[in-house]
Amino acid sequence: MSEGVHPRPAGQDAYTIGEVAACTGLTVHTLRWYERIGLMPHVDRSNTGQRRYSNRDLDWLAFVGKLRLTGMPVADMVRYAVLVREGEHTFAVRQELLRAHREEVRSRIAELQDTLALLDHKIDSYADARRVSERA
Amino acid sequence: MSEGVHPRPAGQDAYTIGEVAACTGLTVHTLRWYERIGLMPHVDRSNTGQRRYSNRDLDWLAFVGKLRLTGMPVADMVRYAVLVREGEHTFAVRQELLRAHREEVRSRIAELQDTLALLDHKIDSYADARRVSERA
DNA sequence: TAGAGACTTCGAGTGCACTCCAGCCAAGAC
DNA sequence: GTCTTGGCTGGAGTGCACTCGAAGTCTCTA
Repeated sequence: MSEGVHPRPAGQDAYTIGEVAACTGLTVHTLRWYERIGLMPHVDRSNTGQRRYSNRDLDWLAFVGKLRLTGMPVADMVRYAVLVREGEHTFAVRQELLRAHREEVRSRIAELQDTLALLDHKIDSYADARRVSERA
Repeated sequence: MSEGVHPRPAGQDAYTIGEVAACTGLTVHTLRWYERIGLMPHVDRSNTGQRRYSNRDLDWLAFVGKLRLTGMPVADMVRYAVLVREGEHTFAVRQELLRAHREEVRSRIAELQDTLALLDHKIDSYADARRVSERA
């Protein structure tokens, strides 16, 4: 977790699971788990059966990472992934899904900004109290 | 959760747990649990052993609620609560704790705003795609 | 020819933040 | 006086999102 996320290795569009883990910050367990639950579209395999992630796969993971950071439940992300797999006729639904999520993110930001004001106020009042007690 | 949070009932400074649940949006389970884990200072009891929350208790719960909304882990809130109980000589530590949390909230906001931009972009691109396909 | 790292299934464990249950008690309404 | 509502306790259970382990096989790089 304290791992910095490494840059995408200059690529032949065929990263191993270990490389992807290193550059996304996810564990190999999580990557395989994402695939199992349908959050990750089917990943190419080498002729020996090993996963080979493409740049598109990395883009998708980056997007999913953003959604996750903004608190979208995994189940919703899976729903979105399914829609993507179903093709272009789901554009409207997908757009709606993202729109709804955008509203949530917006109100979350507003909420955080509210609290920020409260924190500022509290921190100031501690500063005042300490100044008074030092002077005493 | 879809419950609106009710206003604080005009009070004799002695609310029952049910009233507090109604006006904070927390469940009675959660309120008792907060007390068990030391997140809630000791609450007064009636002569029959029932909890009687004061306005100060409600203020504290409101503050804790804000911290929770901003993602502070319960363990950290408990640490803060302990410091409060220890008295004024912990002002500096408390201030530091809030300061650190403020930084986290700030970077969280930045993160969310980043994603907001991405969402806007995605939503727009769906709108474009749909406009094109409708015209075709 | 090692050793690292990939693969599989699949079930169990973790950490957090609740959430609920069983079994009991007390007060007010009818 | 019993019924309902709401309170009490300690401990167990839930849901999410991972996270890990076992146990065995295969493959790539030095």
